[in-house]
Formats: sequence, C-alpha cells, structure tokens
Amino acid sequence: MDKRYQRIYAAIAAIPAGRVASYGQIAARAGLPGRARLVGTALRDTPDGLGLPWFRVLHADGTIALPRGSRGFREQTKRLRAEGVDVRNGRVPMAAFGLDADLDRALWGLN
DNA sequence: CTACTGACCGCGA
DNA sequence: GTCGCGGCCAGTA
Repeated sequence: MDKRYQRIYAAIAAIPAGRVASYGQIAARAGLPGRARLVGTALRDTPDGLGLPWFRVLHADGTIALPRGSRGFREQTKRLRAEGVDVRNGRVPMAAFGLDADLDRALWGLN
C-alpha cells in the first residue's frame, strides 16, 4: 500500500461530520500540497469498505465533483444533506461548511 | 521510452 | 456565469 494514499485517507477520515473539504485542502493536510489530483485518484479507487467519508470531499468552489445526475452525485448529495450540509444545485457554501469555516468566521467576523 | 488522461486549482479574460 | 492556460503528477496504454 502506498504511504501517500494512507495519509490521504487519514486526512479524509478526519473531516468532522457536517463539514466538507476540498481536494486541495485534503492534499495539504496529507502533507502533499499542490497535489489535489492525487487525492482525486486516491478517492476514485477507494474501497468503500473502509467507511471513508468520501462524500465530504468537494471541488475548491464547493461543487460536487461527480457528474450531475450520476449515481454518485445523488448519493453524495443525499449523504451530505443527511448530515445537515446545505446542498443547493450541486454546490455547498464552503464559507459556512468548509473545514476552515471557523477560521473564516474568526477572520471575517462572520457568524 | 513517449503520449494522453484526469473525483484538481487558481488566475486572468 | 463561462472559457482557456499553466501547473501539478500518478495511472494507463
């Protein structure tokens, strides 16, 4: 098993419920800055038996990576909503649900 | 070995 | 909102 993949999986597993993260953020947290694509590759062939919260990973702009209307797309939308994440038109407001939402609130004074 | 692909990203037009 | 472009680099043929 590739050590990089393990770190990526670990980073994904660390996303708290009700929160989402971008591929780039995961890459950075896995010690692989700038390798967002690798996260995509790792996620693509992830055995779903690991109970990995793959659905909490989105594009940097908050859109769902899978093609609209696809099986995975619906599944992801469904699971996110089940956690209370606001999914509108295939997109999640990162400012409110992203990993750095807390930091953002602190910096921008939002709430 | 080269060539192409891609669950990506940020920037500029 | 939509391209296009360059950067990234592991997989695959």
